[in-house]
Amino acid sequence: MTQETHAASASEKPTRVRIAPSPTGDPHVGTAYIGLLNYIFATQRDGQFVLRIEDTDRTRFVSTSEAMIFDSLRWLGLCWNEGPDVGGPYGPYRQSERTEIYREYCQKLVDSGAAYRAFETPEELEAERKSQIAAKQPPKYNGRSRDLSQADIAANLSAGKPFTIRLKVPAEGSTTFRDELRGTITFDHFNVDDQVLLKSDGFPTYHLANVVDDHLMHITDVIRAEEWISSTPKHVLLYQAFGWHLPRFWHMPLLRNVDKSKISKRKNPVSLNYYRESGFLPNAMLNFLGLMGGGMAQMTEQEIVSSGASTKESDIFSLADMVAKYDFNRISLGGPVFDLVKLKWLNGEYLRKLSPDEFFAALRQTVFSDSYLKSIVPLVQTRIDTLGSIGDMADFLFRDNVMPAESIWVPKKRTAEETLTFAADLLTTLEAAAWETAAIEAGMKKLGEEKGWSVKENFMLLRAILTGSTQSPPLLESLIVFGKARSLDRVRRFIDGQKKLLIQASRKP
RNA sequence: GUCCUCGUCGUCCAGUGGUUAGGACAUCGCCCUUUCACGGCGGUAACACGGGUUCGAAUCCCGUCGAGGACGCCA
Repeated sequence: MTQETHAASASEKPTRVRIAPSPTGDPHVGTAYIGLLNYIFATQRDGQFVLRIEDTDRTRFVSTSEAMIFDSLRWLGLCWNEGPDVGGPYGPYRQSERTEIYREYCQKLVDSGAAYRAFETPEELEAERKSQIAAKQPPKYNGRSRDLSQADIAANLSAGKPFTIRLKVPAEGSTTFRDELRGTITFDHFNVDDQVLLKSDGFPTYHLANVVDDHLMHITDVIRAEEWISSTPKHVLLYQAFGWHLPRFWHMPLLRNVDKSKISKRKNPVSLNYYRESGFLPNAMLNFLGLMGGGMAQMTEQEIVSSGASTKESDIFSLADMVAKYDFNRISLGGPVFDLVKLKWLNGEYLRKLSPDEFFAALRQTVFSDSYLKSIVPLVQTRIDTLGSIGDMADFLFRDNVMPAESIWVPKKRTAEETLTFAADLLTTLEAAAWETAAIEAGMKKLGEEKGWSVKENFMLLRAILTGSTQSPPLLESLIVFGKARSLDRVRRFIDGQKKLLIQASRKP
């Protein structure tokens, strides 16, 4: 049995799209990309752009994250019509405030037989998965709870066993759906797992929550990243189980690292905080993201001539230009590499177009803001003798490229290789730390003890990486002032840069 | 391992059966310039491979290869 479901003829309905970021850390450049696309799509159709916070994973929840997401999107100028902070007719827009709704709808699925209670523990499932992978089998839920008798279920429930609720994917047949950019995509049900819909803590998974919310919020077009394609059949089965119309699906290509893997913090700055604090202009960022995927028609030679623009101008456009001209059907599906070099060139173009007053204002809002300068005062006041020497002490806070010489960063009793290995651990530790001195210090000391690095070696290494020197204002306070996003980037770039140098050196005897 | 998606210069995009395969970034050279940058001019550089279809394939079809994604009580 093959089930094919077409999207509702939603053309008469007002366009409604959404982005659904998860508050698990710094606001992500991918969120900005998908946000931009959704914003353009909605604005072009006089539709509504909804911001929904997907905070159903309490283990990864970061309390400061939501505000940063709002802040970054506003910085970019991607304003939403409905959201947790501005309200709207289909709220609440924070999934943690909608748990009753999910429970109710999930119960309907259990009642209708479309879902069932599963009593395996996470440990059992993990063990199962490992053995499947070891046996080169595709990891899959074994379905042991699929056909539990009513008596077994009752017994488990009365024994107080925790349970999840899983989607009962039909054993036979396949599910076909339409992707607006790719056409028809079919998944055999053999390859669709019985997805957990409701976790044992009572929170829904993304799969349940996004389907329920998209329906309740009248979302007409789901524009999201390509990584969701393989779970779309589950979503389609859910829509069908509820008897709901499908939205249209537009899966956008994934932003990539230079090595073509999915963009990640290990290989690329992904925090919007980084771009903002480093002095990228929001318009340049939007312009660059708009270049990714190729939805903007490139000017023809004739257009360039008649508009009197130089050829490179065809790569330069505003958000308003994108709203006017962006064509979703033009999007090319190869994953675009997020090329920092071109972003910087674009940013430079925008910077040069600023009037001197505007340029000054931009400086004063970012790297020379009052708040930034004030935060530096306690670091330098006792350490300098003339105001004019502040640069001698604090230059690293105003620089982008800091690359210390090997003689500075390699401790006397260590090799460059083992130091880089330790630096990589340091990066992981810093990533995990709340950005305050006590937490960073505790994390670093713990790492040092584990790896047998003295406090001196440990802290001096980070000092060298951050400041380029063995002499500097207090390390922890400097990290705080410089900011988490930029500090992590500096460490990451240091490691990458030094690794490349080592490889080069080993090639030349 | 299984499934899904993708495949034009190093990178981002043009190109939808007939083009000297175009532009931008990067790179190289020249010019401008006290330096650097900006700016100007020019160069190197790509249709993954193999079969078809066709008078003619970057473009259509099939296969191979390669890349990526998914396979979580993450999103």
